[in-house]
Amino acid sequence: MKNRKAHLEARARVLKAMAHPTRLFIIEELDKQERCVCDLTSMIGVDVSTVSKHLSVLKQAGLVQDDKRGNQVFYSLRAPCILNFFGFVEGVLENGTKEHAAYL
Amino acid sequence: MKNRKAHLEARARVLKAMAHPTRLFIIEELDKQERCVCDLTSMIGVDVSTVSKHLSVLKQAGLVQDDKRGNQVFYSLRAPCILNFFGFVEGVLENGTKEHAAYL
DNA sequence: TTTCTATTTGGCTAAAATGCCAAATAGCCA
DNA sequence: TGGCTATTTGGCATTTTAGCCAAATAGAAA
Repeated sequence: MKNRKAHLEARARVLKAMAHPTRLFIIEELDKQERCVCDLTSMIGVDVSTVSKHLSVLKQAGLVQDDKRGNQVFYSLRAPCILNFFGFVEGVLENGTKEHAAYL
Repeated sequence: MKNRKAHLEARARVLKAMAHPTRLFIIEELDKQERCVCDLTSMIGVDVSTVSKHLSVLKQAGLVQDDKRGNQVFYSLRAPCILNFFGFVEGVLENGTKEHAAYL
C-alpha cells in the first residue's frame, strides 16, 4: 500500500511522460502497429537521438516496451487501449462539461 | 477541423497541466467538493502564491473553473469525471497489460 | 575484419517549470 | 478611511526539458 503522496507522484510521472506532442504521436502510431526507431524518426522529422530519448521516456513510464531484432529496435504499446483515454482530453479542450460523461 | 499537429499539441497541453503531484491533489480534492484557495493551501502546505499558480495552470487548461464570492475564490472541477481516468494511469504503473482493459 | 546501418548516450544550449518572497489587488469589517 | 484577510502577480534562483551534434555501441553484411 502506498501513501497518498507516493500515489500522486506516480500518477504525475505517467501523465508527464505522455504530455508531449511528439510522444503522443508515437503513442498513436504504436497503437496501429509496432515500429522501429528509424520508422518513427522519418515520420516525425527530428533527430534520431531526440526520438530515441522520447522513446526512453515512454519506456521508463511503463507505456511502451521494446524488442531488439537484428540491428533494429521495435517499440510497441504496453497498454494498447491508451487511446480511448484521449477522448476525454479532447472533451476538456472543446469545453462543455457534458461531453465528458460520454467519454468515461 | 484541426490538423493532426494541432490536435497533438492541444492534448499535450491538457496532460501537461495534470502532470504534477500538487495539481493532481487539487483535482482529487475538487472532485469531492469546491474549495477556496486558502483551504487548498492549508491542505497542501506550500506557499499560497504557489497554489494560486497551480490553480491558474489548471484553469488555463480548462480543467477547473473559479467563482469569486466575497474575498475568497472558490475553485471547482469543470469535468467532475476526470478521476475515472486515473484508474488507467494506475494500471500502467502496476504494470500488467490486461488490467488496463478493465479501466477503459 | 572492415564497413555500414540502427540506436543509444554524453555534452551543451536554450527554453520552460517550480517555488519562494515581496508587492499589488480586491473585498470585508470596524 | 484604515486595517484585515484572501488572492494574484512580478521577480528571481534552481531545476528540468527538449533538441541538436558528436561519439560510443551493437549487429549485419561484404
